[in-house]
Amino acid sequence: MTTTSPQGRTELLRPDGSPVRVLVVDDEMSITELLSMALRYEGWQIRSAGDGTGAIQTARDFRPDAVVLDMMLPDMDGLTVLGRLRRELPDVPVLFLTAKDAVEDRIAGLTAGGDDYVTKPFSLEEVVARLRGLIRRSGAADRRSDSMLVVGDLTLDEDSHEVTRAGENIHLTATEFELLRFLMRNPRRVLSKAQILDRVWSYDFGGQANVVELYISYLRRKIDAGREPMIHTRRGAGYLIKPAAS
Amino acid sequence: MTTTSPQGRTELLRPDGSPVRVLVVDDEMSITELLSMALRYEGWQIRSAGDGTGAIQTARDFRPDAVVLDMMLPDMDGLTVLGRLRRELPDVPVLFLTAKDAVEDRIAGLTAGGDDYVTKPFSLEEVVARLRGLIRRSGAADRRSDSMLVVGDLTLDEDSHEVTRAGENIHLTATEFELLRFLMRNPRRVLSKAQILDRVWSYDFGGQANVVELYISYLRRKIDAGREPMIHTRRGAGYLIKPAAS
DNA sequence: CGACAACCTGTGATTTCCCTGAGAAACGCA
DNA sequence: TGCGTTTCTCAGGGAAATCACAGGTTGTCG
Repeated sequence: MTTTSPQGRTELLRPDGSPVRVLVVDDEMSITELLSMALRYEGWQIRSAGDGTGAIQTARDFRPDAVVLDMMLPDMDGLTVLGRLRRELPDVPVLFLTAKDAVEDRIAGLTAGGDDYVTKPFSLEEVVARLRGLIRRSGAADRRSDSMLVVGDLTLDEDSHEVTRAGENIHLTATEFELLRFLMRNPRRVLSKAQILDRVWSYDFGGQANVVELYISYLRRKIDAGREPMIHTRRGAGYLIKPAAS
Repeated sequence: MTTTSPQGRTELLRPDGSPVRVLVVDDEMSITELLSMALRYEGWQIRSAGDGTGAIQTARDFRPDAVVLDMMLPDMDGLTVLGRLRRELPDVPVLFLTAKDAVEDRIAGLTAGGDDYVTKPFSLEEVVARLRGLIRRSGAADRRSDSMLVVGDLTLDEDSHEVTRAGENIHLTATEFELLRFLMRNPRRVLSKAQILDRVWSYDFGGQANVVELYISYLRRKIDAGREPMIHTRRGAGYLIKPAAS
């Protein structure tokens, strides 16, 4: 089921209306904290664990709908954790966290079963989007929730990554896509550059804040080009997206 | 829940009807005093602390609904305080205070969990508005409270920063917006130029007092232009806003 | 009714914020 | 490895916002 909160954000819920439960497993506290905060903000219920043993224990009584699992844990191998998790929760989808340079082929095999993975350092938009996808597809949440975001005549498909304006197909790069998704998931709301940076760029990004301006400019070129603009600047506050006709 | 006080101001309340509780943490006494005064005026219950240790202790038994936290504390790093706070109060939203020049300087990730920040020197109107936003979105206050201020045919949306009069969209600059918000949050009440200056301009503003007159004049041009005026001067006392038809 | 105080507002200087072109570096794929 | 694509830095230009100043207007009170 999806409901729309008073703030206009769409929340994933389980069939019985209770919040989705997610278990986060990582040995770096800063990562579990970051993820917990962000996922709680999605309206989900979060528990975290710092090693494999803790993960299995927590999984046993928390019965999460999804697990975020770092492949590098201090006490046991990622695959071992996965195996034991599967014994407890046969159908729960898992989102793997892996180092950028990790052996990709092993992961590729793992994701065959419907799981997914992101590489560190990740952006929160990416993690949240993939988790939403996993949960949606696993059937833990109501199937009717779909993957289309629509604002005015602008559409974005989270599954196929297809974006159209007025029926016309638009090609976006990965970063442009994530930025637009974030804007479209918060229509008519002013988002500050800091919020955008925190959400769309990876947590270790140390660069200039004006990348946001730059990518807003790219998006405008592709989405608003020659049309009634949908992306608006609120000087001194941030940016927002809204349907052209208003 | 929102109720309207005898003075006509709208207050945020917790679901059980008790006042919202806010913890203020800053090592400069003048700042905690300033904030405490202003936030108490909102009808909230305030406690303050001057360092990280005190903050954790106070948080433990005060159980605030929101925290205002200076990132520069004498005894420990802002992030450390944050981590310990989170252990005590996992879901409490935090409003960070940061120095203007320390900007960008690792505020990263902080707004991702729904938290927010303001830079010093701030205006009280800004702090109050952001705190209200955080509390509203955190669910500590009743979800029915929304982000719209309405006085007569004039509306102001705190999320989208949109202002309309008689359905017509009006563009305001950041300062104009904050001034109007302050007026609209105190309808039918005379606000002195000193009050307005203290509230809408940052606490270190050293300029001429007639900026208030100037910005009132700007607002009138945009809001009252050719219409029944809503902004009124009480000579020798201040200004007030009220619905046109009265 | 005159004088003073309070208030209003036009003008323009300064500052702040935002946009975008150009090119360097990193990445991805054949 | 080499080439096209993507990401990001840097810096200049330009527009918008803020504010000081000063002269004009309105209201108040003796």
